Amino acid sequence: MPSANEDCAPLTEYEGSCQGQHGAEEGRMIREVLSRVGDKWSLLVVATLRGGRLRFSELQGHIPGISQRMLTLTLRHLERDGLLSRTVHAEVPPRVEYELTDLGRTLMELSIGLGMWAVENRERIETARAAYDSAHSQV
Amino acid sequence: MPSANEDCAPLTEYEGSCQGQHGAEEGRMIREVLSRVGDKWSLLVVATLRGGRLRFSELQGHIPGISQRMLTLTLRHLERDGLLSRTVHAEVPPRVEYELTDLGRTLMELSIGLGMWAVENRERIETARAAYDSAHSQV
DNA sequence: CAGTATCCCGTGTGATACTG
DNA sequence: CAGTATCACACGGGATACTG
Repeated sequence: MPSANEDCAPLTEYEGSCQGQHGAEEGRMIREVLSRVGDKWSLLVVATLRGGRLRFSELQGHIPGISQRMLTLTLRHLERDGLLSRTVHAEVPPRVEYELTDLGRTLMELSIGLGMWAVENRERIETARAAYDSAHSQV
Repeated sequence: MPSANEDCAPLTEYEGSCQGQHGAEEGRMIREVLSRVGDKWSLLVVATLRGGRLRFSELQGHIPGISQRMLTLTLRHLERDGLLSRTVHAEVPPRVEYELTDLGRTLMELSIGLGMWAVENRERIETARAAYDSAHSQV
């Protein structure tokens, strides 16, 4: 059956093939989720928090290359979407801890899955990339 | 086993907790994969191809909002990484078909998972967002 | 039909400096 | 320690026009 898309799983079917109504909406929603989570740091933060709560500086230490600004922004976005909780301890010096919510943990599972996929298939991708490049760099 | 970072899964552990060596490299790799796949359209294209091969115009029809330019670029990138194959049929008018490779199918599974997550948790996210906004929009 | 080629703009990101 | 504030810039991505 090399023809296509007849099973109508209610996910990324874009108008036409099946009921043909909600498709576009779901596509937009998926893009929204990817915008939230598909940025440069979100999944990394979520994955880093999989072991439990961490404070700001610990997160920064565990994610090499992230700037203070981007860590702050990423954490705020994830908090806004209910993916992690932010706890400020009334101390001096201040201590702030971040922890995944239940919702965040479900996403974390997926991000771990993506990460494992990346680890497992890095070589295949690099090989394919090299093959493609050499095939297309014809003089 | 939702305790802390002691299991040392070889994924997003960034130097320190475990062996403490390869962490940064893997973090970079995950970011690379996310850059490849976490852009605005890649996962959507991959998910759209889950039912079998489709031609250029069919893809464009199934993914509302994507421009010709972005579809082309996305397809080229995915092809370069060995996630899909491109077949040009020597006909007039030209017909070009795209199909997931085995590697692409493994990623497709994950993207479907992300999509389902998005569908299932849209409301929770919107609720959390509204709550956060009202709590932070101090009068 | 299936692309390329340009132009252009928004915004995501980094660097740096400052604060409660 | 855990942030804000500001500037500056690259780049992703949309619109449009053209082509084999």
